Formats: sequence, structure tokens, C-alpha cells
Amino acid sequence: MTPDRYNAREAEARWQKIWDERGIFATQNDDPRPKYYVLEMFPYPSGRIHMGHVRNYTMGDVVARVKRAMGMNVLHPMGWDAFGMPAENAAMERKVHPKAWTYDNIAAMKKQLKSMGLSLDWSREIATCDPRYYKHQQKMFLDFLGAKLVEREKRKVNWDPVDQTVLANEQVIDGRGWRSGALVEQREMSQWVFKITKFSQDLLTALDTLDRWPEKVRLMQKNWIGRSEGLLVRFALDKATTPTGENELEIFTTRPDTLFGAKFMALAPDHPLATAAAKKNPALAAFIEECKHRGTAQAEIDTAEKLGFDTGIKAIHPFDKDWKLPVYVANFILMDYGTGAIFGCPAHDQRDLDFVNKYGLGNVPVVCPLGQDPKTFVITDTAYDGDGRMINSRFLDGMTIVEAKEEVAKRLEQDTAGNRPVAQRQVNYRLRDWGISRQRYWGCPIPVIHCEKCGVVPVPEKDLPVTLPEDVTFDRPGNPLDHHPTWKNVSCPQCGGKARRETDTMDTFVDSSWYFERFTDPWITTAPTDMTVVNRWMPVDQYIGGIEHAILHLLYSRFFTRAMKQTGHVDLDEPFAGLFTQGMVVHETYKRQNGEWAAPAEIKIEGDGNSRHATLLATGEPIEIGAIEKMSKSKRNTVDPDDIIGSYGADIARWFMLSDSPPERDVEWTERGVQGAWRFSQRLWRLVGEGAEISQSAPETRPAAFSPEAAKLRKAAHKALANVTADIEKLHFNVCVAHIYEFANALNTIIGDMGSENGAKEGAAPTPDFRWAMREAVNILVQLFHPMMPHLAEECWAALGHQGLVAQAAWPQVETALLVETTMTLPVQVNGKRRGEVTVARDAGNQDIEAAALALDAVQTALAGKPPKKVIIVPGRIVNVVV
RNA sequence: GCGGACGUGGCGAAAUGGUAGACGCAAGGGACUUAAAAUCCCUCGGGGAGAAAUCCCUGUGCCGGUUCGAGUCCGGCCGUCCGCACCA
Repeated sequence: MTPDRYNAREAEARWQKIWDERGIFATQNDDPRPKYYVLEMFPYPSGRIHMGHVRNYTMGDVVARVKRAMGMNVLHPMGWDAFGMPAENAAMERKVHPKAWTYDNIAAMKKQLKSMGLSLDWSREIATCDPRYYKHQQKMFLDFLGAKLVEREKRKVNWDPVDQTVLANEQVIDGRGWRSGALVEQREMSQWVFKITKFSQDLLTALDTLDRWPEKVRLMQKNWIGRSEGLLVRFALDKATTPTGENELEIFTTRPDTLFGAKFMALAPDHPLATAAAKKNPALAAFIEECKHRGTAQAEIDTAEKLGFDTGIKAIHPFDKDWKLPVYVANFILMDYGTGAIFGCPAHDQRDLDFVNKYGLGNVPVVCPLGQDPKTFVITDTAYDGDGRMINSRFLDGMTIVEAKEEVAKRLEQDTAGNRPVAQRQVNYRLRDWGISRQRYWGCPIPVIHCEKCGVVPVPEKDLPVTLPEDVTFDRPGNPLDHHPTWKNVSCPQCGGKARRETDTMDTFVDSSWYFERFTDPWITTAPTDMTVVNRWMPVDQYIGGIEHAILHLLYSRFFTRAMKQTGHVDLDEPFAGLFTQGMVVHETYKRQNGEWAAPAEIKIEGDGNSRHATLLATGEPIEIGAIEKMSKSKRNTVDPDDIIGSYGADIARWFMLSDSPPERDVEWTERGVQGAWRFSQRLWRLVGEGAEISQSAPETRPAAFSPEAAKLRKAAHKALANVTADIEKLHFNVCVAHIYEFANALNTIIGDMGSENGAKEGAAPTPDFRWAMREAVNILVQLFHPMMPHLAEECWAALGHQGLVAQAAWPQVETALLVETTMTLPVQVNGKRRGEVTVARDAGNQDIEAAALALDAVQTALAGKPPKKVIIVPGRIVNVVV
């Protein structure tokens, strides 16, 4: 009654069309059922989807389909993170307009995503480059500006002098621009910044509430925010030694306990005092200039020598007015942490020790490890940062570090004779404000106008969106918006005078910081969100994406949601209640004789197990099989999803992505594995066909009683159902797959046994109760694999005679009574070692179980006639006899 | 340097502190076939006893600890991977 082979190619397109025509994945905002919002990180429209997308979206789709079957109103949208550099690069290299390039890519990728059979609500599709989207982003920028969550600041930036643009840190490679190869300069520029640091403490504290986030991500964010507690201390300066009579220098320290070990002070090269001193000291000016040109590359920082320049300025120790410390400018002090100045305690800080050893300033240990004689405790090359007792520290001597810190803080923060206290306690964060200005065309325009008279003037709301001009050229370096002949020339909204548009655009991370809120109502034109709707849908119940976004995207989104709350666009703090970070897709690499990489599609692999060898298809040259690495264009070890879907079908790609490895770990894409998935899909098809045949003319109503064979079948089905249901909830997709295999194997065996024992295949009809149980079993089987292989499931569902779609069928109910055994078999241990097992009635009392266990030969032997010391019975689990 | 994760068969992996290795891949053996593919059946951590059913010993990177019982919890090593990093 069903064909021998399931033809994925034909069936998948057919079912996709049916889902599409019936609009079954479009979600209604007024649906009264409980909501569930599942979201995968939206893609950048690079032009083609890759296997990482397939893995990501398959996981989300499984969750969406299961939650839908469980009766929830599921929101599962898709969109495009559509602004960004690659579109401009394409424009420069291939003379296509970024907009045309982007929309072509979107069309191509949308087609690919549709071929995957994802249950997405495409009616909510968003592209961040669409003015209907960024209009609202501009509105929120203005609201943030009003709330002082956006400010204009002078900032040090990486400037590429050839491309004439600011580069992100990631775009600076070995001190050079990644595109131009030009030496990057540190420049001070006016930048728009989002005041994320206003939320530093809240962003840190609230991490504890995100109990459905990976611990790893929370920790990474915690470290990134980098809270540290310490003391701000004002050192008086010897005025006679300062350039323009400055009288104090403020430093930040987390180790005020080591104040008596101080040997020098150090300033960042761009510290105001350093700048002032340099004006009168050309040698110092030259030193500072040199520091600015030093590379920011990791390798250079690692090997960079600690260098300093003595300014001649003297600072006075806060506890001893006769104790003067030399003030250096040093290359390892950062202006943007603390106050950009430190006191150096070489004995207990490795950097300070390296510094004094170079300049011969010496060191005095002030913390002595326990068990060490202070008289013999000396520091030479290795600073001591461990615990201990204070020494060489006057009134601190003998105290612990904690006590000494407290004592110093207490003494210095006291009001001294009506003057400002010398010190105050301060909490510092590593987190910096988020600079969002980019000198680029293909981004969201920043909606402000610079007026010669009025200064910075926000674009009036009625004039939003500020749209990008389309007639731009990419034939020279710099920002095309800035080069545009007319776009930036406007009149001031306040005074009507001559004014200039802001030509910087926003960092694309802004676009992705609120798209999940926009998805809840992408149609509203008057505001970024509809408060009723967004508050109902948010937070996202399950967010799924790559670990590479652990910090930036996720932290920015957490900030943005708080800022939106403050400006009345949503009423919550945390946008993502559940977060899952999936592993990468990896593949073997193949190397040619000449050292070039070969693509999987270009080679042929022969042999098996340990004796596999590869040759190049075109020439037959031998190929070296290399390491298994992340799929990447450079290593050419990619597999195109289109090819897989074309030859095996989307279901196979989806199934294999879920089956082989736990979702958080890397999965290796192998041809063998894909073929295994394909074989199993065909096996399922046959199995459902056989099951359908057996269950023909099964009774409509549930039989009152079941034969042992039917009961066995039902038990296998409900056990699988219970297991898969539980493991899907935990996102253990690989374990779900295993349970489905197990169930299919069991079903196969049952059908096989029928053929031999009952002769059913020879014509002896199975009993009605068995036919009913078989129908139930195959229905459950199809529903269990439906989330992973939805097309095959629809085909099977139809073959089973259902009128509706399996995509709309309710998740089956587990009959827990079936999972309860009448007898149970308990392993019996002697002193924790398994010695046998006993089978007892399910409701057997502990006395009966103990008696049965003690009766075992192995236990008797171990006891050697003596009574056991103790017998531990864990109900339903195990018996342990302690001898 | 700081922080974290992980380490289980030939491979990917399972295992609320309770029978380690479910499930898959690979491999070996067999059935069917003129043959191949497909399909089906059996074996599959290591070692040993037995004609066989089966049984015994051993085993989750190494060393210790907690516990009646540890792959799982704790401490210390070794190895691999990841994040951050002149952050005072």
C-alpha cells in the first residue's frame, strides 16, 4: 500500500507547500493559550547558509514543533542581521550596491531556509536594513539620548589611515588594518557611546537570576564586567616639582595594605599630568609618542618590556610627609582603568617588580607568608601575591591582609582637619561604555544634526526615519555618507541655520540588540514595540546560538532591554530566560601534495577503519587526511547544505545534526553518518508501512483488555514517549534520537516475531487489541520523530490514514501505568560489588527483598555463615549487603 | 598570569551517588542473491574458565579521600580545550 522507497526530494517540496498554503506556522498575538517564544540567533545574509545554520535552526525547530504540539502558542520568527561591512566590501570589489547585494542574499538564503522545512512564522520577517525597522531604532536612540543613556565622548579609537575609518579591535591584526594592511593609529575622536556602565552592577547582579543560562556564559560576562573593590587615594605632590603647580595625584588600588611597600608612582602615557609635564620636557614627549605607537597586538603586549620615564615629579606618601616617591610615566599603565595612575609596590606585583628591577628602585616586602621568617624573606624576581601577615609596615605590622586593608581605608577616609579625605572606597569595573559610531555607509544612520550655533540637535521625531541615500559611490576610501554631495547638508531643526547631518552610522550590534522585541509586533508603525504585546511575549523562553556571542551580543541585548525599559518600550530587564549555546560543525581536512586544501566534494575516500586513504577525483593524486576542524572557507572543509538537501533531503541533514553528539559539543560531519541517517529514515518508512498494514481495521475504540503481546508493544511505545518527552525538555537531542532508535528496534523485533510465531504474514490475522496497540505504536513513533524529520513524518502520518497534519497533532499522553512493572529485578551487591540479582514483586516489602537477597549463593558464600552487618535497600534501585 | 570546562571501547557517545558502555558509526562472522547493492541475523572494553548456557577477574587519565556504594562528590597531580589578560 505504500511505496518501498521514501522519495524525500519529491515529498519535502510537497509538504513545504502544504504547510505554507495553510499558514499553519503563523502565530497570532491574541491566541489565549500559554505562550512560548523560541528564537535562534538571526543570520547575517552572507549569501548562503552553512552547516552551522542548519544545526542551529534545526534545534530551534525541534523545540518549536514540540512546544506547539504540547498546546502552546509558539512564536518562532526569522529575520536578517542585514547591515554591515561585507555588503560594502562587495560594493567596492564588485560594483554592486550594498542594498541590492544584501537583498539578493536574503532571497537566496530564505529559499535555502525554506528548503529545510523549518516551522517559522515568515509573516514577521525583519531585515534590520529596512527603514521600517531602523526608524524605530533611531527613535530609541533619541529616547536614550534624552535619558542620558547615550552621550558623545572623546575616545581613543583604532584609525586606519588608508581606509579612513575606525576599526573594531577585532579588525586590527598585528597592528595593521585587516583590509588595507596599513599601520593603525590611536586617535582621539568624538564618538557616540551607549552608557552601558550605568548598569554595570545590575548587569552583574542579575546574572545570578539567569538560571537557565550556561554557567560558562554567565562567568564570561562576570569576568568581562570585571568588578573590583578598592581605594581611591590622593597623593599630595611636591608642588615645586610639578609642571604647572598641580598639588595632587589620585590613584586607584585594590591593595592599600601594601602602601608601605611603595617604591614609585606611575602614570599612563596619556594621563593629563604626563601630558602637562611633556610640554616642558621634549624627551618625555618623545617617550609618550613612542608609547602611543606601540602595538596593541597580543604578541607585542606579551613580550613588551616594562618601560618608564622619570618625570622628576615627587609624590608624598599619605602616611609620611617626608617620604617622597618618584613619579614615572610607564607604558603598562592604562588611562581607561581606574584613574590612569598607580602606586607601585614591587614586592607584591609582578609588573611593578619587573619595572623596579629595570630601573634599580629596589623593593621592600610587606606581606610575609605564614611560616616564613620575615628577617630572611626577600623578593628578587618573583613578586609574592599570596596570603600572609604584614611586615615592615609600621602600625600595620602583624595584621592580616584583610585587616590591613580595612585599617588603611579607615585611617585615610577620615576627614583630616576639615579637608577632603585622602581616600575613599571605590568599586571599579572593567566594563567600558559601548562606542557605537562607525564611519560606514551600510548601517543605521545616527539621527542627530550638528548645528554651528545650536550644537548637537536631535532629528525631530516627525522626520524619522533618517534614511540612507541610495546614490552613493565606493570608489574612494572613507565614509561614502561623508562624501555624498548633498545628503549631509541640512538646516538646523532649531534655528533653521546651516547644519550638517551626523554621517556616522551605528555599530551593527545595535541592530541585533532588540530585534527579538520587534518580532513580537513587527507591524506597528508608530512605536518600536506595542507594550501589551511585547510584555506578553517577552522574555524569549529559549534562545539558541553560538558561543561566540557569549559576551558582546548577549551583554548588549541585556543592556538594551534595560534601556528600553527605562524609556518605556518594554517592561522587563532580562530578554532571554533560557539560553543554549550550541557547538560547531567540524569536518576532516584534506591536503594536497602542493600544500593546498582540497574540498570534500573534490576527493574520493577508499578503505575503511584505520586504513582510509583519499585521492583527488580529478587527477588521482593522493591526498593527506588531516585534522578535524571547524568548517571554514580557508580550510575548504565545508559541506554545502544545498548539496545534502538535494541528494538526501532536509530531514536527513536535520536528523544527523541532532543524532551524533550532544548539542553543546562539536559535531563531526561525516559521509558515513549521513548515510546512516538516510538508512534509518528508509527503515522508519518501511516500519510505518508494515505497522499500518498490521493495524488495518483496528477497532476505533480502545479495547478493554490487552494480550501480553499487545501490552509489550504498548509498553515499548510509552516508554519511548516518556523518554523522548523528558529529553527534549532538556535539549538532549542526541539522547532522544537514541530512544527513537531503541523504539524502532523494539517495534521491528515485535513485528518480526509475529511473522514467525503467529504466521501473521502468512495470513493469520492479529487480534483486534494487538491491531489497536500497533496503530497506537506507529502513531507515537511518527510523532516522536516528527520534530526532527517533519517531512517524512507528514508522509507517514498521511500513510497511516490521518486527515490532518502531524505538525498540528497534539503531543501524545504518556500512560504512566504502562511503565510500572509488576515485578522488579534488583541488582544485589556485597560491599558495593555486584554479586547477582533478585526478582521480586513490585510491592514486595523490604523484609522479603532482604530475604531473597540473602538467599543468593554468592551472598551466602560472602557471608560465610555470619550475619550481615547491614543490608541497604534503595527502593526500586538496588540491594547492598554489607559484610 | 587569572578564570573555567573537559578526560568513559577502534570512533561519536549514554549513565537522578545505585547493574558502566544505552543508541549509533566502524569492524568481524553469517543468511538471502548467479553476483553486487539493499535488507536481515549474530559478535564486538580487556583477561580468564567452560562443550554450552553461563561464570569469575579487571576496567571511566593518575594518586588519595568521603560513602554501604564513586564515571558522578571532595583534594592533589597529568593532559586537552576555551575565555580573559600589562585591569593596578
